[in-house]
Order: sequence, then structure tokens, then C-alpha cells
Amino acid sequence: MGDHNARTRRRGEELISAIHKAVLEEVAEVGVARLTMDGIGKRAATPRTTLYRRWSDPVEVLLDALHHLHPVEEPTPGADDLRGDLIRALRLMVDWMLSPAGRAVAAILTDPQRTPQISQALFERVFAERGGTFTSTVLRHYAERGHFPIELLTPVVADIGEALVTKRMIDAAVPPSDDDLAAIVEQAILPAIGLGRTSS
Amino acid sequence: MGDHNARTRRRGEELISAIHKAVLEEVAEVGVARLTMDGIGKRAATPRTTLYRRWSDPVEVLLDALHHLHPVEEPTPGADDLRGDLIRALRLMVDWMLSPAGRAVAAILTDPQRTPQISQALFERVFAERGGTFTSTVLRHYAERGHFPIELLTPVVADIGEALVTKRMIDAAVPPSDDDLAAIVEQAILPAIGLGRTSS
DNA sequence: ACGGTAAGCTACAGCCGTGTACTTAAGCAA
DNA sequence: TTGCTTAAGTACACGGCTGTAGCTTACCGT
Repeated sequence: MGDHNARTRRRGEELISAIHKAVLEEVAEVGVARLTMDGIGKRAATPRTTLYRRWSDPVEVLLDALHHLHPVEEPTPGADDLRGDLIRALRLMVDWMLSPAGRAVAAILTDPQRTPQISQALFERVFAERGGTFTSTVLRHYAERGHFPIELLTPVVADIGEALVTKRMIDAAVPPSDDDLAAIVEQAILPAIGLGRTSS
Repeated sequence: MGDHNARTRRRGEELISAIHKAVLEEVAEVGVARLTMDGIGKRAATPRTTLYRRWSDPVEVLLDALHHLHPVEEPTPGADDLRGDLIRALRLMVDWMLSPAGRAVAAILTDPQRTPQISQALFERVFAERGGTFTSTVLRHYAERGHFPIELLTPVVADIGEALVTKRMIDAAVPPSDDDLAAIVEQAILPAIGLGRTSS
């Protein structure tokens, strides 16, 4: 009795990817701490029993979802525009941080109770797939072409852009504009690789 | 009946500051999301009823604790050692981030469900009390004494050190060493104010 | 067409945090 | 000492999430 759902019953792949999508959204919204089977089930429109058939607790679902994440897009350095490519790399980063996947990762990384297991799953699955950080891909490209000495591309320098963007995202409610990103590139990254503000 | 606690019953100031201490520890450990009256009460060794007499929910207790936080120590620039003073400022920051108060603030700032009210309370109470960020206090001091043009001390530049330290604290399990901080100062901050690695 | 597999659905007991009511007892001041 | 104030301690009903059980029903391969 009762109206059967107009939507057809989902199975296998389709159902699972719907659940993965749901966990990521859920964790981005409420955080790892408030993650519940109930919440995931409601968001994915599936009963908890279906979840328990495959996973034993919310974090398992989350880890599984991370394992199926599509790798993050990498910046593709252009011909001869270091400054522009850096800004585009940071823009890519900002967009990713605003996406469900990015917000999920942020929620996980900053959870006070995160375990080494979770951190490890994250780094293996989400970051290791990529060549490196957003800006370091660009920086390496230009260093190899002699735009600046590759010795200057230290771990610290490779992190400058990401660090400043991250801080902006935490401090301010509004995501950084292109002008903000340009300021980061010009005032922090370029000086660090010996390309001061004078050399346009 | 039963053994009365050997400890004398606490009242007023003493009790409240014990509760404040407890909330900060609790939130640093479990995060804002998992904050409960029960947890606070257990940690402060006081029944929930006492908490409800003054506050209506765990976040209220937290906000009240923040209002009673001692201001963070400010770096005191020395005579003529910009590099050393910057490192000391970052060390001060790291130590604070490792303290209960600092970890509490981190937990609050990164909570996916933080409200504007909470952010505002934080900034007013914890940050506004200070002159500025850790490194900017030092940087301003040396800029005013002509060590570098003050126009270079932009908001982005003032954030470089804090941003890199924060990222390090999130990424790595181990807090940065003095060498790490020195690398940040030399490779990121000093270049940004026009004092490259050449000028020692 | 049929039967197996797996998803949808409901129900239930258990645990934990909540918020309140009420009693007991310690500290403090007149 | 007396009495007011306030914390300690106990008890209870409520609600949400949990994990499981048992059943119904849709999908899908043979």
C-alpha cells in the first residue's frame, strides 16, 4: 500500500556512488564529529540497514568514499606566464576547496580527533594521486625552464600559496577574489623565488 | 551516606574558572561538535545542574570561557635582530597553538558549523586584544625603524608566517622545530619584505 | 517466467546526552 | 548560632542515534 516511490530502486554502483556523494556532503556540512549513519542514510535516501550491510560505522563510509574520489584536477602551466599560471593554480585550489570533496577533506583534516588511519587514507588517496601541491606544479615547470633557480623551490616556498589561501579561507567568510590571489602571488610567492615586484 | 569527597566544595570564582578550564580542554580534545554539558561537567567534576544554572548549552559555556581568556602574549622585538625576532614570534605562536587555549581556538575556527556569533566572539576577545598577528608586531617595529619600506608590509605579507605555521601544524603531526621556523622566516617572510637570503 | 539477490521499510531495545525537579550539604555573613 | 545562598548529588522522562531483526518488494540473470 501507499505510493511507491516513482523513482526506480537503485542497486550496486549507482546506489553506492549516491551514498559516497551523500557522506561527502554530510561531512562537509556537519563535520566528522556529527557524522551519523542516520544522517548519511537520510541524505542518500536509503535506510540505515543498507548502510550497515556494507559498512560498520560512519567513518568507514567516509573512508570508502575517499577511496573513490576522482583525483583533483592539476594546473596546466601555459607558455610563458608564470604570474598568470600561479593565479590560475590558486583559483583551481579555491574552487576545489569550495567543492563538496574539498570541504570534506578540510573537515577531516581539522577534526581534533582525526586518527592517523584517516590522515593516511586522505594523503594516499587524495593528495598522492597528484604530482604535488597546486602551485608547486607550476613552479617546478618554470624552474625547469630556467625562469628561476630550482634550489629556491624548497618545501616552504612550495607551500606559500596554499598556506595563504588556506588562511584566507579560514579567516574570512568570503572566498578570495582574483585580486586577492594576485596579491598573494605578487607579494609572497614571486619574491620568494627571487622575482620581486620590480620585474613585471 | 557514602564517603564525602575529601576535597572541599568549590564556589564562585574558583568553581567557574575550573569550569572554564574544563570547557577549553574539552573542546580542544573533542571539538565543538562533540561538546556536551555532560563532558564538561565530568571534566570539571561538577554536576550538570550547576552548569545549567549559569549557561543554557555547551557553546554558551565555551563563549563565556573565551571572554575570560588571558590575552595572548605579544612578541617583544629586541634591539636589532629581525630574523631572530621573527623566529621567536613564530615560536610564541606555535606554543600558543599547542596550549589548551590555542587548540580550543583552532577547534572553534575550523568547525564546519561555526556561527558568525562564535567567530565574532573569538575575534573580539582573543585576537582584537592583541595589536595584530604575531609576526606583524615584529615587522611593524622594524619597518618603523627603517629596516625595510613599510609599504611592503601588506596584509598578505603580515600573514605569511602565520599561514605557513598553521599549514605545518595541520599537515604534520609533529610541531615545527626552530629550524623549520627559521626556514619560513628566511625563505618566505624576509624575501617578501625585500631582504633576500643574501643580506644576512 | 522464475528464483536469487539486494534494496526498501518498519520495529525495537539499548545507550547517551538533555533538561528539570528535588534533596542534601557546605560555605558565608549577620 | 542561625539562616541564606549556592553547589553537590540523585532521579527521571524525553529524544536521537545505534545496531539488529524480520519482512516486503524490486531488479536482474538464467
